[in-house]
Amino acid sequence: MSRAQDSERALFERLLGTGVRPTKQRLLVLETLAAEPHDATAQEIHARLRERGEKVGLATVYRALAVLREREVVDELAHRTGESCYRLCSPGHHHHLVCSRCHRVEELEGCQIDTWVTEASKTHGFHPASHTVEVVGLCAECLAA
Amino acid sequence: MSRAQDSERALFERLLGTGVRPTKQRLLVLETLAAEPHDATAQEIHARLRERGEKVGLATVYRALAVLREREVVDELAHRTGESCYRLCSPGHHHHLVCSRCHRVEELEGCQIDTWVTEASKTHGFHPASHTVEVVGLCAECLAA
DNA sequence: ATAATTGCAAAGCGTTTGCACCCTG
DNA sequence: CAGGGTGCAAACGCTTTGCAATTAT
Repeated sequence: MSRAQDSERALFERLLGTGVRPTKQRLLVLETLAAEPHDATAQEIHARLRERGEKVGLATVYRALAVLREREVVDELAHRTGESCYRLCSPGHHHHLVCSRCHRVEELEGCQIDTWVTEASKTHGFHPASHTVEVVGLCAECLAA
Repeated sequence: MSRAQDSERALFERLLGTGVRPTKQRLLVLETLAAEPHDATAQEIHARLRERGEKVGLATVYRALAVLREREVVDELAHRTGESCYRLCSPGHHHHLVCSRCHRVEELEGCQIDTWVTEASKTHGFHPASHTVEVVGLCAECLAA
């Protein structure tokens, strides 16, 4: 097992409960996600692994992502219709800037709209459980290009 | 052609450009959407029409919604993964409260987070083009039940 | 008339699942 | 050795498309 995989393994063990095994395939998925500057779909992750010569089944990638999502190790974003994108996220409530050109995703630290959400909901008798914000635009790099 | 369809037809003609025909099927889709308190998927709209005895093909519903979306007559929401929801929306920038239990969607008038979005983006050299907010929770009715 | 639109069924696509084999603990 | 995990292929659910028949202008 490589050094990179060891570091992912540490992340894995820290975040997952018992009964879930840190298998080679899951570590590879986690490793790929960690190396990804943008977000990635299950199929993209699978393709990256095949390019690297790793033989991991597509279904396994999907199953790995499902486990990681359940344990909140990765975020599932829905900005491409019809397919889900995954991203290794920092813990805690936060939102994203998504570049419409290169699909780079950047995290915004902190959420300043909780009060607005709470107030606005109140006027509708609505009880907010969670909210998502997605800012779409151009990242610094794509803006320059 | 019924009276209800006549009123939808007015909406249709006001909103659509030339070369697009206000056919019976498209009017029916628009009419269904207008009568829908919640948002609806293409399949749900199709089912409603069949229940009413209207013989409209599923593909036609999809095609009608595609046209309506292009002309910005309806909004496409992505809160159910794997399928799209459609809703007749008021014009202008606004956000939604989505009930996780009954899928009712309520519009919030006005958007109070533009300044936050602009500020937060600036610190990342990001150029925001648009943003979406989706507040998920329980509506007043479901909260009481 | 003629160009857009419909309906049906088939094809596409991303995702999930059944099941036999494999591996981790 | 027992129970989770994997791979493959088949199954799925939503959406799109090809094409001949139909309809609006």
